[in-house]
Amino acid sequence: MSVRAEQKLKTRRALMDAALRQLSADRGFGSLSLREIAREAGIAPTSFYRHFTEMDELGLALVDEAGVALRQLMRQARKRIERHGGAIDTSVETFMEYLSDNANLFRLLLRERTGVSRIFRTAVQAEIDHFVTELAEDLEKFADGKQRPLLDAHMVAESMVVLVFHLGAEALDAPPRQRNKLKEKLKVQLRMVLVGAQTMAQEGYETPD
Amino acid sequence: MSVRAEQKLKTRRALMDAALRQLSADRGFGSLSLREIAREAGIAPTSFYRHFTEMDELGLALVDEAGVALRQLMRQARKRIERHGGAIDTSVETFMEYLSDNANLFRLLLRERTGVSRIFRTAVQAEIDHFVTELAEDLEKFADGKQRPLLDAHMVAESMVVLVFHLGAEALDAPPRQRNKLKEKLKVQLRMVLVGAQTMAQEGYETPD
DNA sequence: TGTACATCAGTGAACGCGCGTTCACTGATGTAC
DNA sequence: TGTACATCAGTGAACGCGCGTTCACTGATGTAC
Repeated sequence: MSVRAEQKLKTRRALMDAALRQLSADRGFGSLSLREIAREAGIAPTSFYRHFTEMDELGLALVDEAGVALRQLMRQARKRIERHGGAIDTSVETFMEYLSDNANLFRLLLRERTGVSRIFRTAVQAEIDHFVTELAEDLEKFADGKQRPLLDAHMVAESMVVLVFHLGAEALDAPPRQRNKLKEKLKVQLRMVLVGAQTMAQEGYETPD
Repeated sequence: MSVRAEQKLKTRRALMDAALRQLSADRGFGSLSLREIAREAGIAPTSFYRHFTEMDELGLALVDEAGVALRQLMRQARKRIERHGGAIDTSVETFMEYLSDNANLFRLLLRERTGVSRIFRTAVQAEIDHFVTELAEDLEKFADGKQRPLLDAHMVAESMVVLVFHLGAEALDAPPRQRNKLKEKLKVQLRMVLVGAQTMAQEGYETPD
């Protein structure tokens, strides 16, 4: 890659990092200004346009990164479960690690999922839908393996992801010493959903349609 | 009440209504400007200060109203359940009615729950915590009445509220003809949580602590 | 390898805009006597 | 009931500010020969 192209990538990266750095419990993406990000990245405001046509484009690039991280998370969780079992506990542990390591990326995802910009909501929803679908597949396999049928794996996966993401948001704002409590709460909540779906399948409940 | 005081209340109301009117899928409270709200309410920007010291104060007044509506909702749901039973189905039906009738008030609650302003998050969380606690009490009574013990009613209530609010957000953005589907989905999800908590209580699972 | 030209990331000045907030005011409503 | 004064919701002009965006530019890097 040419020197020029390398430098350009570096600046682009600096812009994305600057934006991420500014995200916090009290700053949403929508409150960041182009000038602020450029300042923070050490370039002139006008140079921003060499990399993105507008702030939203930068935001979508970040959502994309968050999606990549989500998929990494899932792969790692699977690997660990294969080796040590304990599907729910292991998944929750892995999730919380990922959360701590990518706090601001996750903040973006959580915020923009119900945020103000349609484009962002759609992009985030796409990442989450993908996550839900993969989780549903895992749940199916798990049910077959354990011979414990499950009512509507996709719906179970949806509930779980809602609970996981909600708790993730709580954990991000909570002091670290409370995170363990939250983690344990999440494990019980997920188990409730799973056990409920198993019991209902066993009792022959029909999903309405 | 004096003519003057009445007129003042009317203007205050006009400001709050103007703010509510501007809220939508694409406009969060944070994107509203004082000048815009004043314009929309038909007064000079400077008059705004006769009623609120800043926009946040107006926002908190709206959160308060949303809280009142939540408590009304709960009372109505209880009344209906007493008469017709079907706790989950009736609650969901009542919730969806309330949601349609107070769309923008609910939007505010949903948005600001994970929003950018700490003050708002705290205020909304207080309303929701109150809601959760009341629901937990109802679940206890219900469990006693039906002789079906429940694992950790408060945690069950939390899960349910998370699912209900998440689905509420989805429903607000969805075309009305999809709302029925969402409603049915929510009913199944809540039932999963409930059945799971019952099964786990029955099987003697212990909440970690 | 050297030269002449093209590309293009980054720049700094300038613009118009809507914003929140201050200030001294007006005039209708309220109150004291 | 009438009068004189106080209150205070609403006003319009003015302010300084940070914003996004445009423009013509510079000078290092890249390319063709």
